[in-house]
Amino acid sequence: MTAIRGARARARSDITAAIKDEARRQLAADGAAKLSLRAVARELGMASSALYRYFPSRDDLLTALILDAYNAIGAAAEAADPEAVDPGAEALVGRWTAVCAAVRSWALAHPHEYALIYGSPVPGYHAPRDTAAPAGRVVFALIAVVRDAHAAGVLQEPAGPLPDAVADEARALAAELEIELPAPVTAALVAVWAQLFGLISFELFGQFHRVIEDRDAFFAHTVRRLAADVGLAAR
Amino acid sequence: MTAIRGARARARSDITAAIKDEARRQLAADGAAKLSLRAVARELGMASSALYRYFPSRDDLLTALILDAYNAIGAAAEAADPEAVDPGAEALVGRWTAVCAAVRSWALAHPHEYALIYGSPVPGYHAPRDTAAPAGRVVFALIAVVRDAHAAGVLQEPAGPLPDAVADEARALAAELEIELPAPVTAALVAVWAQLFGLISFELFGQFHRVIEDRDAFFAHTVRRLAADVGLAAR
DNA sequence: TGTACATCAGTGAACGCGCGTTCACTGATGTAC
DNA sequence: TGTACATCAGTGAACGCGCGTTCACTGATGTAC
Repeated sequence: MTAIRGARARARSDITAAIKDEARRQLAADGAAKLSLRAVARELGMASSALYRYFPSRDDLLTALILDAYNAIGAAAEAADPEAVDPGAEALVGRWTAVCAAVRSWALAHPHEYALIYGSPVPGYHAPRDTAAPAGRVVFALIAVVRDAHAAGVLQEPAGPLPDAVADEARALAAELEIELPAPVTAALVAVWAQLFGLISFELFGQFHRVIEDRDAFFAHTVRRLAADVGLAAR
Repeated sequence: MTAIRGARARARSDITAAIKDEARRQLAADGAAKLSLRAVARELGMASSALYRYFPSRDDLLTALILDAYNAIGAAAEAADPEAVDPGAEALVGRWTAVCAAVRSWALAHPHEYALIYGSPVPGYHAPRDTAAPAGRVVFALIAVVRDAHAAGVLQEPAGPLPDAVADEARALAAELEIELPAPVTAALVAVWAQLFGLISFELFGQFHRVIEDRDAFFAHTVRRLAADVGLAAR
């Protein structure tokens, strides 16, 4: 019984996966705006109406792809972090740069999926609520490194003034995420998080064309400076 | 004669402008992917085929909008910089933050035009070659501040190691742009440039939703730190 | 200044296309007794 | 174990839509003599 039931369920999830795979393939070819249920069905050799057994609408298929993309880039970031490593300052910088490099590598390997989640919002599409957790995986991987540094006492709190408004925000955010970090560090983390994706987006979206050629070296160097910004190493 | 000829030419440029205005309006409403020549013509009360007297194809209209957007955000950046101001370090930081704030303001006021130039590339559309100059106006406004600081001798060269590959890139870039700045500064400038747009894109594309509430304060503070990264002020 | 001609803006119909979604249906797979 | 019934995947035709682009055309605006 459960075996038979399982067979049907398995077939269902197989086909769901096949649909998403084909959709991803078309995403990579033409971008999100051109993703079409009919084209996916055509390629899969089924009637376009059959897809409605699996996704109630095109938007739901897009949502599934978005969630998958967040989870994939998040998993890549997490997998790059060895975590349990000696807590020396240099080792922590190594973890940091490894996570950043993994995020960039995933982005370069999946440009359209990256654009789907970090590029301009898809017109007419509105993301559902439950994106937060998968979307947070990358930044949590970054936070983990900084938190470990703080726990090990090797974190160099960023100097310089911190306006009250920003300090308040930082404290509220740290409380909400249940992380214990000094406010200047939290503020710097958020900034650096956005800046990391700024670097990746510029590279991916063509702004570095004819500006930076050796992008690996530039990225590696800049990410080291971001580590310093967040207190992982002295300047 | 020239007056009459001028009349026709003026009518032509008036209508060209009206087409672009309406296209911008639709861009703001639905995003670039949904921009449609037919809809623009409809709203303007003319036959859709009439637009082909002004733009040979939809792509050419998009190209015009892209160039306009680059020029508009560039002009906003330039206008925000008082330039001739006393060359004290604090005044230079003021110029820097003013330029950054102007860029952000323009982006917040024109989100879809911003997405057009700094978001994911429009599928199926390929930008022409001659985008470089308008696209460079913002970064040149940033460069101008740093260059003045350097000329005034108040620039604090970023410390820390600079890998050879990055230093070479920085020197080549500075030569190409005909700016005289130390390699570490040039490298930092490029990074900070990308990071600035990372901040703006995250804010605009919704990544700061439920993360940062007082975005004015956060931006102002972070931009001050970027100024420091580039050597405009001590840390 | 007046006239013949060329240029140009704008029209409206048409071509050919692909899209998302609905609906009544068929037949196979699973379920309850 | 066998049978009657319910569930579900998948079909194919259809609806209604909007799109970019072309083309032969009409009239008005400008130009040359």
